[in-house]
Amino acid sequence: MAKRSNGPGERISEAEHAIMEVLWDRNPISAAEVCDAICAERDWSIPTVKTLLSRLVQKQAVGTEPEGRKFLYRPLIARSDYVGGESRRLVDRLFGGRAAPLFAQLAESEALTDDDLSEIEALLREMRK
Amino acid sequence: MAKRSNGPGERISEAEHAIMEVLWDRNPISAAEVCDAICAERDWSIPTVKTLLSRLVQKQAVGTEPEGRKFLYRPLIARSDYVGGESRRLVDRLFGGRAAPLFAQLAESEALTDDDLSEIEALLREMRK
DNA sequence: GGCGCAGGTTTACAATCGTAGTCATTGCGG
DNA sequence: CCGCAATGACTACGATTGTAAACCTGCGCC
Repeated sequence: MAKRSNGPGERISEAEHAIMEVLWDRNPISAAEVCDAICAERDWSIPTVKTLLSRLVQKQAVGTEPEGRKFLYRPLIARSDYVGGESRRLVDRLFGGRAAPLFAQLAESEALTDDDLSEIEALLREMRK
Repeated sequence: MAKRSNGPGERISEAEHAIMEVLWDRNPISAAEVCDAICAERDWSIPTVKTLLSRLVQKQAVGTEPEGRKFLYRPLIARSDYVGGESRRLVDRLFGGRAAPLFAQLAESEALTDDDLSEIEALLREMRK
């Protein structure tokens, strides 16, 4: 194995993920617009954005549609899928697939605000019903 | 910036993490013993393990103590610290630092077993008290 | 007492990643 | 109608990662 090339399967890197966030937020948009959205924040130049976009297109995480003679980009994978996958990966890798220890960990490291607690309680009630 | 060399600060990679898990499980142990523990599972050879161990030593994630004329390795960072850091990174990157959405995500992707739910409920009660 | 073996150190090397420059094209403003 | 600016494609290049071989050294065995 080692190389899954199944559909939208290649892993998305950190920098690429930043691009994805922009696209999830607003799409379809042009490379220039993507840059407008993050170049300042991440201190990137347009070429960098273009490279990342191409790589995402290769990985089939992003699709293009011609608009005039330029491209508009749009995500091909849903944010919830990505986020779900990454979360699961973490839980699998660090907590043997069990979510409770993750929760305990976050609790212990004080990464849980009161708001979080309330929301989670609410969710729990929802699910338990 | 770009290169934090603060204390035990360099990022630990996936493969390196596998080594760490072995060390957290049992330490101090020799390179050979580490290999005994994972070489089969990950299909690695001794040289690979040695390389990863050296890198971890460089990164100050693992310490050595001479035993006879060989080394015994032991982790220098606590598993809970690593796990906490990684969890937080994920929560920051994907959920804007809020844990509740992570929880919701796991719930939605059915990554939560009934046991998880019960445990989390228990934890919640604990914390709320 | 020389040799192989265990074990650490160095070197290797391809793939991915972060970051960006160069090149080619083409439509637009003048 | 022509050069320029925008834009996508290609190239670059150092760092990290995964994976491992080559090498060196000293200890124990024959």
